[in-house]
Amino acid sequence: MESKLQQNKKIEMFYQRSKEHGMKITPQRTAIYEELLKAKDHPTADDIYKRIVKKIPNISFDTVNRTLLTFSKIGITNVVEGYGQAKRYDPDMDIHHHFRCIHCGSIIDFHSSEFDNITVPDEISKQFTVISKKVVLEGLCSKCRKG
Amino acid sequence: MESKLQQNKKIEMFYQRSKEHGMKITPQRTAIYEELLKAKDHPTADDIYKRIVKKIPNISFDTVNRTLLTFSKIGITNVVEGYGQAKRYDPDMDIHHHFRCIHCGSIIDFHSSEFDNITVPDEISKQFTVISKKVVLEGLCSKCRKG
DNA sequence: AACTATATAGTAATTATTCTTAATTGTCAA
DNA sequence: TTGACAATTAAGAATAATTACTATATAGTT
Ligand SMILES: [Mn+2]
Ligand SMILES: [Mn+2]
Ligand SMILES: [Zn+2]
Ligand SMILES: [Zn+2]
Repeated sequence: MESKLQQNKKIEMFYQRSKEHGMKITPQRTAIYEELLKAKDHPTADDIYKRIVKKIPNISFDTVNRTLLTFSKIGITNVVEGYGQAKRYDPDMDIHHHFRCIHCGSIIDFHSSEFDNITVPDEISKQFTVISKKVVLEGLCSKCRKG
Repeated sequence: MESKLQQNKKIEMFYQRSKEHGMKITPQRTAIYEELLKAKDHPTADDIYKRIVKKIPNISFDTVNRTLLTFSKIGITNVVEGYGQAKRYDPDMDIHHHFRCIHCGSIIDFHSSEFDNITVPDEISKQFTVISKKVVLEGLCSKCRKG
């Protein structure tokens, strides 16, 4: 459970980041941010839209979608696995790991026996059936960190 | 570089899996599989389609797309992070990890100091700027493993 | 209160995926 | 080797997801 204090701290952070990036604080943005903070289910833009339209009936989906993208861009929220682009296939079925460039989207294989051998926490293996485990690193590839 | 021997072994595996699942070996499927094996770039269905249409000019995108989905389903290939569904947002910016159910798509948070402290291989940190690192476990959630 | 850059709603366009249908083809048993 | 037949295909239509456009409205400043 999250305390009211921590919640307020996050709202503060949201105001701060917005100012830093010259973004205006609008009722829509505030509502979207608050709705997002409440979510524990890694919602889609459409999920957030459906929740928020009950309070702000004439808000547009585009505003929600654009705002969430903006939040991700300025580091207020993250996009989790599931990036909303086309599916990408990997013919290499051997255990390996990925580095993903957040700028150009390229996915680069690498191998690491340390990563291969991580042990799944009991908390997870008791509740769920784990079929695969992998480490995903994200950042900028060599090409993109120049630009 | 991959040896011709390993390549053939994979083709054998492909025939085997296809038979096991009562799937017919068609020229289209074989071509798609061979094209996929060549790819080192985690291609999209459209990428594969564009490469293959040069050899089989009247193949349809749907066949390529459907075939790749089938391959994933029977464990001939994998879909990598970025599953081609809607983007999903995560307001929790603290370091944590995810379990993702391959059946219902739910993403469940978990914490692990072991996972937080994995060290990025030099090979990667020298070439790239790593911004985030996380472990992604996949499998069946408690609800889905019943069904 | 007026100004102005940014944001918004509403809509259109684009991209990605899946479905429908009729024709074709791979597999297997005779 | 030859049908029978179920699986697969191409083509186009439909749906889902995302992004773009534009005229109007507003937050933040002066
Ligand atoms: Mn890979
Ligand atoms: Mn999370
Ligand atoms: Zn890059
Ligand atoms: Zn599930």
